[in-house]
Amino acid sequence: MPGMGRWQPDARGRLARAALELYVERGFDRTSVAEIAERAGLTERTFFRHYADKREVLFAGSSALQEVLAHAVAEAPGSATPLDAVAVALEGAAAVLEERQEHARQRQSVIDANTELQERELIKLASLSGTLAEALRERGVDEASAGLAAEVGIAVFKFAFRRWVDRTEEKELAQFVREALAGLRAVTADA
Amino acid sequence: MPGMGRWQPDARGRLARAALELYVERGFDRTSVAEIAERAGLTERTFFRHYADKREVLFAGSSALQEVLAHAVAEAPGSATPLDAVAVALEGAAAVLEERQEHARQRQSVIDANTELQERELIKLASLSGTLAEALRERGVDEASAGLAAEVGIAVFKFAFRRWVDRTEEKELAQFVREALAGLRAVTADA
DNA sequence: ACGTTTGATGACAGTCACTGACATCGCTCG
DNA sequence: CGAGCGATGTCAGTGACTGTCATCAAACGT
Repeated sequence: MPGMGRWQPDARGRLARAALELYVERGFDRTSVAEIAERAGLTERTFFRHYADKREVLFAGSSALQEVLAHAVAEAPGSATPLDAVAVALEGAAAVLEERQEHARQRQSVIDANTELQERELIKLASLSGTLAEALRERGVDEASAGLAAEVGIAVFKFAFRRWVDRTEEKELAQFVREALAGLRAVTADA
Repeated sequence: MPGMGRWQPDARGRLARAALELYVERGFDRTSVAEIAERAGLTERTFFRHYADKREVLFAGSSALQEVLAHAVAEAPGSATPLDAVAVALEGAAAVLEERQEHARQRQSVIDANTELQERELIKLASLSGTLAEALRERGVDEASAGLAAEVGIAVFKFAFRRWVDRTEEKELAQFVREALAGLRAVTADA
């Protein structure tokens, strides 16, 4: 198992916590990797052995969302339309974030304050879209519908997540997701 | 007017052309800013006076798309639904890219080969989404519908643009946009 | 028990993106 | 013709990231 060596355990987790703390305290661009490593009791070089770059330390958890989305789409009832399956998956992802809402909101405030981090977030979301599309294809959904449903699903999730983070209304993220999906159907239907 | 000084004219344009050439020839990350500047007959420092960073030189044209989208939404017929207005705007943007399809495809091949460039592209697209949403709000569209229609519109455009670049079928970009919008309505309608 | 191997880390030098400060040069305006 | 100005050059510096080799404690085989 990782982190069971002779050193302090969980070097990776210590780095992630130190990084988030410093990004909150002093801002992303006023924090150097050397400072993160120092707070974690490690060296700069070791930071880069655990995380590809200074931004990635905030996005390591996205692989967990990948799995949630993929499994949810795969296990959606066979009668579900592509968008139904996506909806189920998005609610699953919402539940994951809801469990760690404090961490999620703190992390998001750091991202919202820095353009480079926003870029990284967008490519992670695009990756999630790719995961959704792939899972839909494995259900037998045609290429075009899979790609569109995935892209649009992620667009809906971005929208819902923003409202949840903003805390204008106190609702669960999953509720915002349902409302955004209803809004989508309204926007695409009226003509 | 810019570029009318004592030096070779259009330093900015020379930098942009030199950069695209080198990115095509040797790849983005094997090209240094010093090399770009040298090919343009300038210094590295001057490159950074014209472009904020090494990636931005590929995305300077996106402000033109901003304007096209904003104007198209503003001038769409009053009877148009939010998604109709977005559709008109996307076809306008498609026309702009169609005029420079060779440049657009070459540029896209560079972007497709590099993750950092994909990140920058995504945030530019998100910015376009913001522009669309703002323009819709100025038409009196409510906040939620504006945000959703804009997000979904950009998602549709990404999808259409990809198919156009892939050249699997030889159609105009605007045609792919129309088909993607039809696909969107199908995906959101069937239940 | 002891030598070997292994995996995570440290140490260190190097490249390159990007920035701030100041010098230069010719064009323009008065 | 001299002063100001705008675009560029020069140079030094910071910090992200990488390659390479050394180190050390734990696990492993004999």
